[in-house]
Amino acid sequence: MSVVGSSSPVGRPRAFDMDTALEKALEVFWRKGYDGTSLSDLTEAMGINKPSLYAAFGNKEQLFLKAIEKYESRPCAFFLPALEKPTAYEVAEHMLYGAAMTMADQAHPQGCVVVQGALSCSEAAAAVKEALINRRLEGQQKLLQRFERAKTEGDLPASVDAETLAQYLGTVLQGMAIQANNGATPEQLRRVAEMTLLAFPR
Amino acid sequence: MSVVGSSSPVGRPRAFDMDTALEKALEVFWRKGYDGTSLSDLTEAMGINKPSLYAAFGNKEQLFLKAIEKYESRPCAFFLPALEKPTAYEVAEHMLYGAAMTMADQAHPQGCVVVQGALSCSEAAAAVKEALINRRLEGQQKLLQRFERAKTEGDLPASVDAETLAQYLGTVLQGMAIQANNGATPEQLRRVAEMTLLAFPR
DNA sequence: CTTAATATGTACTAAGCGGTAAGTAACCCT
DNA sequence: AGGGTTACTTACCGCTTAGTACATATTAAG
Repeated sequence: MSVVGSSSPVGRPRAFDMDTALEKALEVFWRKGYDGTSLSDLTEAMGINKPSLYAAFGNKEQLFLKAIEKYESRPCAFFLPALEKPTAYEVAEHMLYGAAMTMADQAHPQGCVVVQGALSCSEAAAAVKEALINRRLEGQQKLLQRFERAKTEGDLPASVDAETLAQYLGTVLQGMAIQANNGATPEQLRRVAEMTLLAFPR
Repeated sequence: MSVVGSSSPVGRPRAFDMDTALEKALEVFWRKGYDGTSLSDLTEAMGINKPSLYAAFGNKEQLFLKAIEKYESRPCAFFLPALEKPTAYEVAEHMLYGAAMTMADQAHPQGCVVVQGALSCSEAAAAVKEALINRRLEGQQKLLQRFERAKTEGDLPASVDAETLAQYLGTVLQGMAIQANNGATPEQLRRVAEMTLLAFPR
């Protein structure tokens, strides 16, 4: 058996960079949603032809899912680090301020592709919709687990309902995505974040 | 000049009820979004053929806008009455609890069609998207005016930033729409509403 | 220099899209 | 009964959609 070296694969080398092409695809999906994005939109933005897209990424659905992974590792990179802050309050603080900065950033489409990529959609997008719902629920689940840990560690009162707290935070974060689509500025979202923290038990 | 009587219009009478057909259209748009809804989806749900649809409602875009008006007068009917509660706190309270009840109601699609009807969408839906953004901003504007009135009436401290308060409330309401799409129950949303009110100045 | 393997551009497919033309059916008024 | 008006059904339009067949181009290995 031979070891596949990533340095010199056989055959004609790919003429485009998969990673930057994926970033371009992400930006289109983010702005137009799954249903609103056509293959022509994608190939134009990625600078490749359809057969190259299909050979490299499978099909439209698989390309979308790969774009979502890229989104979570890059534009939405504030989420996981925030979970590791020392107290529950600081977790919420960093997450809200990170969202306020990111979602209204003019350097890319506004809002959050996990929220708006396939919210209401055709039956053709049903699988994608499910995948996004699961991502949102997973994020909230991570918050819940973090808050339960905080209760055992004592920086969150034992009387607090961690599930409601996680859901409240998830609600505000997702609402901020809509606000960003409405044209809210980072400063406006930051003030919303401040007010949100007023309801946070300490 | 003759007065047009609504009792006996000339010509063959319409074989379907425009109002119930519009409700059916609303339900489809609500569930699938503007881009995700096809004319076949609409005609099937409304029980009419395409020429009837076009004769009665104009085209897909105009039908959508009429469906939104119906939405605001019926399923989303909690909004305007809530504004007339005697104090700012009660306004927020009724609005949040109304949203919690409505958005997760299993009797119709979950969430809010004004939020999810055309959030990320194709260029063909750009006008619809703009219209929905304006509806959301108008709702928030009404909240803002109500809170400013509350400051003059004394049931809201003069130190409060009414704009941020209105935006905070709008954020939570729109976030609840996403939560409903995630499968949240009315009870869960009600608990989120309770926690939201903890940040509300009294 | 050939062979195997992969990527490329061009051109195509079947199906679905939003929207409409044309003929017929049903109603009111004279 | 006939004319005017409106709504109905059927069949169609041009265009776009997601996805692919095929021939050609580019590489590494033998």
